Amino acid sequence: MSEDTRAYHHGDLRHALIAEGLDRARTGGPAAVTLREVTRAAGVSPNAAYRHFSDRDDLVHAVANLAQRALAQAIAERVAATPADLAPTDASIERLRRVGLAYIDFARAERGWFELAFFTQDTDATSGIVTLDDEIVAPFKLLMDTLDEMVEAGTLAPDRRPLAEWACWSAVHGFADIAVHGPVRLQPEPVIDALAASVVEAAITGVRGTAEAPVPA
Amino acid sequence: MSEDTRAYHHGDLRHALIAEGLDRARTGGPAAVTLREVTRAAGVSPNAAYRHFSDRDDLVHAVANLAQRALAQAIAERVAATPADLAPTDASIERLRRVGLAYIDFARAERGWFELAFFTQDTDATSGIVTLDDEIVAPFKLLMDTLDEMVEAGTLAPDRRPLAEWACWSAVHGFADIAVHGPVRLQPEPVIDALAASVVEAAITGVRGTAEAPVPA
DNA sequence: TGTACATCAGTGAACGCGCGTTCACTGATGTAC
DNA sequence: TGTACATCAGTGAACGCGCGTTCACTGATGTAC
Repeated sequence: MSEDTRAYHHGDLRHALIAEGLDRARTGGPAAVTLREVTRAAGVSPNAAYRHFSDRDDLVHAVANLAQRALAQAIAERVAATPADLAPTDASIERLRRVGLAYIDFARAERGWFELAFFTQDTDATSGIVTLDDEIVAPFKLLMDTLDEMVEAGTLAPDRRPLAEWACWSAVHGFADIAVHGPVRLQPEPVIDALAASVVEAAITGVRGTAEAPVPA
Repeated sequence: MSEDTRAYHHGDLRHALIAEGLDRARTGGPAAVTLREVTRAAGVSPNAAYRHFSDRDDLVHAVANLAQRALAQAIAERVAATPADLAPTDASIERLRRVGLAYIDFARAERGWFELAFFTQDTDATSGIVTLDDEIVAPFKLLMDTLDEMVEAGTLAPDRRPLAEWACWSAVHGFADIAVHGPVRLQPEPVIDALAASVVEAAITGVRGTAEAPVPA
């Protein structure tokens, strides 16, 4: 990955640097994405990066963008794998469950990318007050869609739909953070699995307003 | 705070350094607690710190400890202010609500301390596998007690009690993180208040298993 | 009550580190005629 | 088809920064006799 010796004109240094950044971030998180590390890994002088990024922050954002897409993909794949033989009501809830578990498992498996994906949103304050829609991000969109589908399937009352995304995201993000940086990180994997399942179940109950299984129409 | 000129023998440099660290952390979080900054603020040479702390990490932990206590106190105060005229059932739920809102509001009001308080738990992996009880921390204990009291008051079914703390902490911690570092931080304060209330309500419903108000005994 | 001396709590200078960024530059590329 | 030249994409050296930490030191303190 680091010894493409097409000499001088590299060909596609921009993407090479992003790829190296992704590689560093994977284990080291946002802090590991430094201009010097990344250019060194690409076999190029440090300032070469300035041909392709305005500064370090610009590079970090580009890398974070990919981390966010990786998260979105992990969620999408898990949702897509929902068994096809479920009743529509059950399926709509199962999809929400999968969104949550995929988010948590991504954080656990790809801690550095998870940090980076969340971190990005931190420095987006471009133009004063923004509506949330301005920074809607792929993983969040998947959550929104899943909740909307629950309303259609009749497993989430329309009057409970507003703000449900925040309750879901909070629960799942909070657990991810606790599992990655908090005390839970010291627990054995199966214990963490069990806690994650429990947290997700509580979140689902919380937004639906009941722990009862849905009655099929 | 920084010009105690009791010359040379400072008197209580250890606590002075911790106090300065707390001051720096308040706005800058863990990263702002540097030996050089803190000693500079105390009017002392950088290496003087090594008389009282084994290294930087040692100092950071000492400071983080106080941040954690500040969080615990904020929660305790808010819980203590629960109106006395509530029915015991309502009061037990109201207390849980207050634990959650206090946690979130502390994070919003004291962002740096919040980061530090959570951060500490990160580097406590002293002796291999530890039981959770080993690192039980004041704010978490308050949550546990509150949930136990709900069981006693009959507002939380005993079979729903196990693991309830994780669902609560996750929801509230996740929202705090989103409100402090995530997209929600860009919203006006009253909007954040409303979202926080909604998230806490969902968390309570989630652990109780129902959105119904309790029936008094 | 006075003094010798061990201990304690600081000083001041320096170390090496890795970082982002800027400077003046040069070698490679591609385009116009 | 060949050549002049502008442009592009790199190089190499250096800058200043703040950090944690170590070294050999010295001034203040308190205790034993």
